[in-house]
Amino acid sequence: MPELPEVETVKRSLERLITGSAITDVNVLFPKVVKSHTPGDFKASLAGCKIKSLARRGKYLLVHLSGDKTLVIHLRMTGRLVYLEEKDDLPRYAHVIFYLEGGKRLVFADMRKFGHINLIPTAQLKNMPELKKLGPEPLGKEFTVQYLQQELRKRRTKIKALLLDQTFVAGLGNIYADEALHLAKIHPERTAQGLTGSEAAGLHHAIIKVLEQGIKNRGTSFSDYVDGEGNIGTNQYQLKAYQREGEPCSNCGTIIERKKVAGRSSFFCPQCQSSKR
DNA sequence: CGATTCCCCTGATAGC
DNA sequence: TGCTATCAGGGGAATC
Repeated sequence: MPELPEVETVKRSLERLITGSAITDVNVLFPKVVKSHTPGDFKASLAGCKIKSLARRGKYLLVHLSGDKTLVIHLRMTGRLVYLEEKDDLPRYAHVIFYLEGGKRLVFADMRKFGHINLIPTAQLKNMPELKKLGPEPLGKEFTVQYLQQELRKRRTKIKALLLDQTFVAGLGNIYADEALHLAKIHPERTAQGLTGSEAAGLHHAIIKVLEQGIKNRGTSFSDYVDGEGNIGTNQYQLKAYQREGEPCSNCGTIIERKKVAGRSSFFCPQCQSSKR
């Protein structure tokens, strides 16, 4: 599933391919994907716009266009945004096709149809509810040990639930939340308030570490994720907990367990990540 | 405030 | 072989 490292990789891979290109036409094959416009209005609003730059906020990919408009794209679980050469076939589950100059295309495809696209005036980005609610970027300077400690103290919820809460910190999903907790040796069901100061500091470090490693490995490709050129990442080979139920922990050899926490499958080492302090 | 459940959607998997 | 029931999961909404 595309989380921060995957969206960042999509962004980086597309950047050099589509920046500067003009959108010549748009074809919306599955209208529900575009939340902000009808297919006709979407096409009319985009025709002639030039792709100025790409950005990312949490798990959102932002495509800044000429005319002070921005495409806000969320891939959710199985969404893909891929660049196609003229000769390339359309991928399965293609829902929106952006035709670019020179016969190139940018395609939004999504098997599960959970992903979505909004086109909004760039000036209104900061007022957009979905973006406005997001917590700090975990790789940004706002996400400090102090911020983490102070937020943990406020919350009675389980730490796993908090890591998945995008208003707390933006960009972690099930994979990197489990990896960060494993690296920090914290059980997913520990309460946020119950963590010690040094555990919070360790978790802060772990979150940054697993995300940076994910980006370095160009994302985790488990089921559907590929970058903007359709290439899979390699971070799935580096995971220590996620999807490793029944396998020995890389630290201590204890068998990794799986349990539903905060409504999501959680993978953890019952030895390293003790539920007690 | 926090916990839980439903919903969206469809491929994979298990059970018959 | 082929059908059907169940599950996974990001995130928002509704409910308790």
